[in-house]
Amino acid sequence: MRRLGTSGNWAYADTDGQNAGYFTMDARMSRAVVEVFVQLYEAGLIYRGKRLVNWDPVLGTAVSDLEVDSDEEDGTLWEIRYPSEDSTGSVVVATTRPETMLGDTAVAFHPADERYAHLLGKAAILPILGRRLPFVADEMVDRDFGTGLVKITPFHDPHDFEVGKRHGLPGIAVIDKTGRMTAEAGPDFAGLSREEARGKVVERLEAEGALVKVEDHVHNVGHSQRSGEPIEPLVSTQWFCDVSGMAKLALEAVQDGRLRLVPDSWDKTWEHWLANIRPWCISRQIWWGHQIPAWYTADGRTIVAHDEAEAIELAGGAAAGGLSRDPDVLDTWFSSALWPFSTLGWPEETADLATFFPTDVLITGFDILFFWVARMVMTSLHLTGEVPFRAVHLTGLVRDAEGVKMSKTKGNVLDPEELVAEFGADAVRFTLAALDSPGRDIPLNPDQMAGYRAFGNKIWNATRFALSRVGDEARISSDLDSKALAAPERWILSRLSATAAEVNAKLEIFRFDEAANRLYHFFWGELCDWYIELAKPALLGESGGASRPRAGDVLLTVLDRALRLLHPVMPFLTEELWQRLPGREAIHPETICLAPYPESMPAWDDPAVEEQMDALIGAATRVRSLLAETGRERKVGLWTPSPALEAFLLEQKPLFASLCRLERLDVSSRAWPAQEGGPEDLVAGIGIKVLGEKPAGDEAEDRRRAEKELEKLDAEIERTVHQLGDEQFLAKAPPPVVEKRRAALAQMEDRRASLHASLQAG
RNA sequence: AGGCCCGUAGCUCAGUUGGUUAGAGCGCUACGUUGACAUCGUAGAGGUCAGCGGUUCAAGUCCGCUCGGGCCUACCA
Repeated sequence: MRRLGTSGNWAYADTDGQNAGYFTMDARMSRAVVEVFVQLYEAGLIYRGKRLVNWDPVLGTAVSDLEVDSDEEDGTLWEIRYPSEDSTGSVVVATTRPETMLGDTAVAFHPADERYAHLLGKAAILPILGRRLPFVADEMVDRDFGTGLVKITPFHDPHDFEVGKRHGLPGIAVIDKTGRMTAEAGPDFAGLSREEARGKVVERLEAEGALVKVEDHVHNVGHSQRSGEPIEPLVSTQWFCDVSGMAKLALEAVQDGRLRLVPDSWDKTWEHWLANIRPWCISRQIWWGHQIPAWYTADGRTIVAHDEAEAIELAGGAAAGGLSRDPDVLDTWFSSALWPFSTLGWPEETADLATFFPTDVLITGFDILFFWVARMVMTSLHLTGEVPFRAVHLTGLVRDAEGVKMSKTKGNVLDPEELVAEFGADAVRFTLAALDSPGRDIPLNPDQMAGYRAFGNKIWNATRFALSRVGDEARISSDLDSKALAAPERWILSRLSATAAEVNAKLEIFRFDEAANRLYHFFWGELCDWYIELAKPALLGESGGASRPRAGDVLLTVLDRALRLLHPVMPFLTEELWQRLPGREAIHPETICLAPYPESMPAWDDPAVEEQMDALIGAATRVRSLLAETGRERKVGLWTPSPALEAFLLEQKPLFASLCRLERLDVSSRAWPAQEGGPEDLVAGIGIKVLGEKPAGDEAEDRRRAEKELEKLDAEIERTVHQLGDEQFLAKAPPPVVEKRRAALAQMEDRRASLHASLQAG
């Protein structure tokens, strides 16, 4: 993160004097964990109980619902016949896990299912083991699935566990914590693995003629996120946290706007998850982690305390004898959930907590929205009454150039350090910012990064050029009077102001991509491509530069602000260059990091000059294009009926000529007579005519080009004429829109006329 | 099963509250440059905005459906 230029308060992270930052097992963090545990326990929100949990037989621990990934698998559905107790008939039940039938204790049907109402009070007999299975009626059963009868295995299925509780059914554990069959499964099966038992049960059923049907069945199987093993639902004594109340608080915080999710398309997902949340299993049977602060007395009492001394005291002093501590540890996310305030010293009322809590924004990937973000929000609201941050900016996942998730096995992992080494931290940062558009993942493409590295070069070279040419007197100026400057200077200052306004607005709404792109286009497309070119005559003392006061000051001033605007995205390059700008000391004596972030400058906004300069830039672009297409001598005439525009063009004539490298440029208000063919094109009110001779030989190419353009033009004119003849359009569209169309039509017709003329002439 | 997102140029993506010849970067072609540019500049080719229907004077943009892709949550034994 340091190499990427993250502006963290690293010194703050060194408070333990070991340059280690915070570690979740530090005394300080552990203290918060214990405190929260004790508080929630005393409030009755943390409790210990025997429940059906997600058990990972490989790791030998319980895991939470979030740590179970369900994957679709091709499985088998077995239909099994269970005879009635009174041998008057039989019922057929279905299962995807035959081995669990050894733990069946009932058969259920829907209470409103008339097909089976008569079975109530009766029982079926479990094949193989001969156990008596009473029939129970429960709404959990889907009448339309299979036969409408469900075998109930309370200790190996979450739904069956609930049914069992409702009907007072016993549970029988036939699978143990290592995933092997228990003695309860019977001597034929005890000790077998789940898979072995499944095969043997099916074999036995077949032999007994109890197997009715075997069919392929696609279903979802829960796998442990950590080990990849199928999760075994097992009954086990664990610690749970009732988060329903906190979840409600977290839900409300988003609903009433105290917490903003960005983009807000996550709101519904947030609501859905929190509204349906279930108790969180927080104990783990692993040795790494925060040990649960609970002790057990010899006589079976449970004591929850901050430490052993307190536990002994609570247990009644030394008389209590040997206390044994619960060996379990907490889910790693339990301590992570406390992060926003535990790092700041909570439960003490520290100065840090007062200063930094709540924070402004959390930036993270959506993949840990529930694991981490939701839990931080829940614990903060419950324990401090405040949201931990006011906004959560959820980014996409960084993927490879093809959009494939990076993974070691696929070998498509891009190492940030290697990227930094190849492209520079600034280019890496810029790429990440530019690609971070809401609701999308981030495909990291080295080619694109190379493009942004080139942008860095561009910034470097532009600044270097400026420093070498502005002259010794030039300084960054905070009080430039735009009105006293020439048009190009007024234009770039106006554009700078608009850019600053836009970038600030985009940052405000977390659109880092749009902010970055806007800056890219300002710097390269407006500052480098146009302003620096426009400023060259003035800076180099060439013709056209005489009436250009303070051009050097303007260039430095624009660079200063452009670098400051870019600094959050490209910190290294901008700092390096900014340090060299004459006059930057007045903005900040030490570093660009601490210089104010530029905002719009209303005094520099100049729509009139922007309009004139847009016309000039548009005309210059078209002139270049016409010259490039036809290869004619670089002699051009410009014409405009507007006296103001004519005056402006006359003023900028040397500049225009240099921009297009013209040998000759005529500017007049004289329209070309029809017999001269009229202007070749009309751009922003400026008629353009190339006066140079055509080289011989490529008339055919000219004609082809003109015909192609004419074709497109005719279609567009027809469409526009039709539209302007539409009464509905004229009546309902806003007048400015209609006006714009009329103007566009007039221009297109002019263009068509000149194309016709040149075709005839040619 | 419910929900969310995406489908725009060869590739990766923008496209504000609907306003009319749809943009960028990279790639490609031509020309020019090496006196800011680890090249850069100028110009150019390239798109029936997944499809169908609807609302509207006007739809890439709003609504519905279909197809294709991704994800989240839950889960039928």
